[in-house]
Amino acid sequence: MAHWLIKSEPSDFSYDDLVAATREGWDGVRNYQARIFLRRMEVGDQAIFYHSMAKPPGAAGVCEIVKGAEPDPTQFDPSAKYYDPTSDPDDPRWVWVTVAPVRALRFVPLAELRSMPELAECRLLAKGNRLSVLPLTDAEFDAIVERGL
DNA sequence: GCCAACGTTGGC
DNA sequence: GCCAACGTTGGC
Repeated sequence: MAHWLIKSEPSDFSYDDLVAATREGWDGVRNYQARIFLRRMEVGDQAIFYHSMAKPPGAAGVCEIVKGAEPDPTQFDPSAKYYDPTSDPDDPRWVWVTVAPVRALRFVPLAELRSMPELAECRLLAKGNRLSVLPLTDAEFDAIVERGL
């Protein structure tokens, strides 16, 4: 089972919103590197739900992939924020996965994540990192979850 | 609001 | 294919 970290702006969609929704399509990813990771996700994989652009940013919960990659319908919706008129319906460019909540964490702020030696190599903390979907090693994932118990 | 870093676009 | 310009991300 692989592990991941996915970012969301809580003002747009928070971990609590996911709990309320029960499950949700992870829409709006419009980055080729992130797309690679979405396609690799398998049912049963777990991910840290990270709040970006928040005060403070940090890890909010654990979620699980309950459905693998399939075309993200919002790319074809002109009223959607992430509408992509250049995506061909016969060959959709962007995918989403469906996630469900597993458990909330005691919120682990970014400053605390930075202090954890287990995360020294984590891409999340690399300078200039902007990826909204990224893989975690099992050790990195476990360390974040333990921090938030 | 600012700025650094990165990705994308488009002229050549 | 190069690279400058521009847009976006995301922390502070």
